[in-house]
Amino acid sequence: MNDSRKYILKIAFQLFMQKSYKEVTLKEIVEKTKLSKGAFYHYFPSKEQLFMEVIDSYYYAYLNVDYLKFSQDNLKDFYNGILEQMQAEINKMSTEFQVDDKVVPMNYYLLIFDAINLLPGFRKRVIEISDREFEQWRKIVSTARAKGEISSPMTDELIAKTFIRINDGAGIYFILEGNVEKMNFEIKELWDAFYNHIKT
Amino acid sequence: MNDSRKYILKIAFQLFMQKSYKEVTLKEIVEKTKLSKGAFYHYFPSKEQLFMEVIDSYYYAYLNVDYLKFSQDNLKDFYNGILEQMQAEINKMSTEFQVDDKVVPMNYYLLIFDAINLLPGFRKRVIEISDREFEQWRKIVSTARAKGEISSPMTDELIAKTFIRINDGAGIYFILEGNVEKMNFEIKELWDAFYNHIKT
DNA sequence: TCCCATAAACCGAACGTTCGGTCTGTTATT
DNA sequence: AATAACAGACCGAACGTTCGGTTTATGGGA
Repeated sequence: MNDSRKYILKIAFQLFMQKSYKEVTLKEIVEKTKLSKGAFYHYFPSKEQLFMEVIDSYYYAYLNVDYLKFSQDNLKDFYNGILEQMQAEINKMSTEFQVDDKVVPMNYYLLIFDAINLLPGFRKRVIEISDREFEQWRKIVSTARAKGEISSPMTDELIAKTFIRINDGAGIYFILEGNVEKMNFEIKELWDAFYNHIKT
Repeated sequence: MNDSRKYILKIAFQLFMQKSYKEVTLKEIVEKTKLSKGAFYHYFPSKEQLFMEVIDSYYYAYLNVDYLKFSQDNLKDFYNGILEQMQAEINKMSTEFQVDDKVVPMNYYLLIFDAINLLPGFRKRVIEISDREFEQWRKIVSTARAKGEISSPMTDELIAKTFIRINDGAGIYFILEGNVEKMNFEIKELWDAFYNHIKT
């Protein structure tokens, strides 16, 4: 079946988050999947194609958040919704990506950097996703201000960016530290604190 | 002389910020430096040693900020000092690292990721540097509160972290976008805005 | 139930290429 | 003359990929 195919994708995803594209060898993929080179090339035409599919099935699937799922008229509910979803994804990955009691490093920036170098147009898509994220934040901030939930001399845009940059900043820090699980707790702390400053 | 040596280091630094360690080949280094393999191995015993020296002479030199240079009793002066230094470094790199009117990508996170994989103990040093950075922020925030410059329900620690995370978040965003030059402007905007909220 | 045809799943030796690194030789500098 | 600075032919290991072949699973005819 395509169990093997999916398994290759999963292992490859883990490896591409641990080391760069070039550092991940076919030998390693074959060993970790307990398959052979022949079996691998039965499912994928090339290592590069595998990488592209990893990006498609994992990066775009996990990080392409649908913001309409969250509250559209209350800022606090909105960001708590995001926090919940992030926590759910981290939990999912933590249980799924365990090898010998050790959670595999989840450095998705490594994945993104390689994708930018390998896939033409990828950077543009990342920027588009960021723009969409920003637009969603800006909208809910604007709504929250209109409804009297918040009041601040800051523009909507700056408030939105502050939330987003805190998120990304904590993200890259805990990736470097190697403790992605702690990430969400800090983001919540910082978001809550900032929210208290701008709430009416 | 060691002009060639320094030139190799410079070119290598640029390359290691553009692509991962494995993707940067000796062939490319030799071509870009207009030297030969013989010349390269006259100055460096190995590619790995070159990488280590790049880390030493660039990463530790540029990013290991001395916070005592900045104001120790006024928060706003403190962070404006940091902004000035960051701008100076960006300007320096922008003029120095130009090839055919194009500024070479300054993805220092790529450098850090490779260093973590290659150099044992590097992650710990990164964390130590982060901890020192945090401690400096915490101290100046504490002082600013004591002197009545700021007043906020937030703890010193959370205020310090907010400044830092905004910085890092903007950093990684503009690296992904490929516009490191715009970074500082946004950080200043966000820091100023946040500062206005906590200032007395 | 057994056999056989077909295809999917899988294997690993072998290939050409590229890698980091070595070695021998030449030129420039002091 | 001696040494530093460089050049480039050369090496073995490792890389991604190919390919001929084997095993396993499936289904229809007798």
